[in-house]
Amino acid sequence: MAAFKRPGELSASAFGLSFADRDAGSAAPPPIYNKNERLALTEQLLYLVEAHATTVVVGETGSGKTTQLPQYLHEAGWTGGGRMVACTQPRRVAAMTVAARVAEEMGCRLGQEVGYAIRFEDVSTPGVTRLRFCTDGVLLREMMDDPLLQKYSVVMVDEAHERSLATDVLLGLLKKVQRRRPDLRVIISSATIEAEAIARFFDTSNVRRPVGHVEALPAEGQPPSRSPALMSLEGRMHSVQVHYLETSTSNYLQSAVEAAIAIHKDDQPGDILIFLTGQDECEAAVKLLDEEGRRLQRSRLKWRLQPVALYAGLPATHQLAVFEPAPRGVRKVIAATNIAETSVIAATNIAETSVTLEGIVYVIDSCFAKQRCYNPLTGLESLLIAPISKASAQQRAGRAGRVRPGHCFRLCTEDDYESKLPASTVPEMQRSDLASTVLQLKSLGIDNIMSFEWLAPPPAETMVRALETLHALGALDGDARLARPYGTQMAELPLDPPLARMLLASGQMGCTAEVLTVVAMLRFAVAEGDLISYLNVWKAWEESGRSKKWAIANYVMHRSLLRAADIRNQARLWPRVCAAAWLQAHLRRLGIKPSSALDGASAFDQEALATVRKALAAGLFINAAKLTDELQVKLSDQEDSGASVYRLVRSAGGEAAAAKLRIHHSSVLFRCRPQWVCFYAAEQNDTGWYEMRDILAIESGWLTELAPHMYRLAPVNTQMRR
DNA sequence: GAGCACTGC
Repeated sequence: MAAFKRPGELSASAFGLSFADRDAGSAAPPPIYNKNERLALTEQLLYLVEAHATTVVVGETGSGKTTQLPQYLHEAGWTGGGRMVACTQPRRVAAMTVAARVAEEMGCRLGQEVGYAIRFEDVSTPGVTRLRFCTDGVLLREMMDDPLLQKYSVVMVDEAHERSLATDVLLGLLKKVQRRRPDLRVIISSATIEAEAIARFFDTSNVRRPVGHVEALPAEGQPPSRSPALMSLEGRMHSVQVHYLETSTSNYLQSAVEAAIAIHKDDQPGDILIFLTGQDECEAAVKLLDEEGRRLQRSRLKWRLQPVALYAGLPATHQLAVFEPAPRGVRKVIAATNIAETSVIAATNIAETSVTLEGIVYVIDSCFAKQRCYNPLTGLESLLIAPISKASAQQRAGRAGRVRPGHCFRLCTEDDYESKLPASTVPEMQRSDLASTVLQLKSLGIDNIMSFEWLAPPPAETMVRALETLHALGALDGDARLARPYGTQMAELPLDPPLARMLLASGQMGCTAEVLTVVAMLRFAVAEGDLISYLNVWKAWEESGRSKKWAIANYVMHRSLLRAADIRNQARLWPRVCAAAWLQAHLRRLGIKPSSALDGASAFDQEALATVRKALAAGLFINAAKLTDELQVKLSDQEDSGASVYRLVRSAGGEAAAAKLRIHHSSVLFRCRPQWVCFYAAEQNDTGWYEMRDILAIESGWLTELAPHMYRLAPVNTQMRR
């Protein structure tokens, strides 16, 4: 393969690497769709928004689209007449930080003309706020009260190319809303790769026009064109030279470490970012680099190597440390998971600001990532290491070009890159459990789920499974319509349907306090330790005069509050406490009174405990499993043997029955081997076993009692079947 | 003995 070099740029061999060089494919400029070249960019955008119901904006990193576009719209009068401009983000921190920056640029106080809304928090003032930044999930929730989004004149969906579940649902709904509200303008910002597909999706004009066609302005009082406009904004990115392996590697971790060392030896300053798939790999890479670095130092290399790991599970303080610039004479090597792929990395646990990785000049890409897969036949999820998409690889490469021209080393051959990596990542919509999404759509009055227009239709099996799950939980009736009261109540609760169902059951069984705690633990235990949420609880407690009564009523531990008064860095312990108080408010709104089964009872009161367990089982009965006589066969010396085998109860045959389940090692029930269990989550690991997590031991009779529509006693033996 | 790509309401 011919090496291609630009003057002044180094080839891979300059780093002592046997990589094939190739000119920066990732830095190739996107196609320009702007037609009216005589108009300034601002005017051009405003023209398109005026003339088209939908405008797709291809904005490169650094184009300022997120912060600038809403301000242009504000200045142009789109926030007049009491209406607002919404700008949605896939992540909470992004919504907060972008709002803060725009408020600063506009010289107003956050929460006044410019505000934001995320879970737990609404920093906006009705009647005053004109630009509202929020997560796409928040806007979806808002649609339950305001299905046509009457409060907004424009909705801008940012980072649509990430194709998160919430973004895809929102785009489908926005298309629907546009039919009823021709005046609504939708702006979608996306990377090049997804832009045309999104534009085609929103095209409801019956005339086939080339993508990017520019319409004339509508006459006064007339609706805009229904064929979308497409426009690109150029960013400030440096070129990135891409290198491929000449022969493929069987150990990308080792290859990554070798590549990093080779770059380091070359002595060109600039930090290195390595993309790996998980925590283990990141830690292993750091260890190897550390050893290698010490060896190099002994050989008197003047640059010191400073390897650090970066993944979401890392304590907040460690995460923040990664962002500190390396001292002079030190080269940082960051071994990171996918967390480093998105443009902005958040350190929410510490501060409400986002941080970007600065100083990266070299990217080493394993070209793999862990991907969630959902199997609708078993209803179980698995996490598999899979090759990333080309779109994803380009995004990763782009991280090398922020400060100056950079290099990206892909740990695969160019042939493999071209032939084995898919063009784009399968949208989350097509590899997730959709029970929650279907419930949300049903509560928005979309009864015919199967004919909903999706940007990427999910597998039919997944839809059927979602309907079955919701029916089993009592959220849908026999005609798949929202059932009262469970369906409407479950839709109100911002939780997975099984968790919502157990909360509702706890109201009837008199143990909301205990179930609230369990749900908060399951859902928020490892979630972000958001300082602001913490402050909300703190403020409410202060306002109550630091009342112990308030703390008890809100399921906040009074002693923790007192301790927190002294110890600020305990904030990480807070989310679950916060979540319980927040869920309690939701229950109150549904008219469910607080109750407790264990209050006053001894901690070992079996009867009281059984009440709580039954309430939990009311949400989990779909995932019931029975102990079998089999013991896991010892397949190899390394493999753990002797683990008990469980089978799903819900299906007598087929794939679900074939699923081999075992209790996860971490479970306290691992050695107990209860006959009957329910579980909240099971994940397939690389040995093919599904490991049950968050397990509850149940009595067999509970299944027929709680879910007679799903389980009945088999006449011959005790085996349950649907 | 031992675990979790990344988000979100």
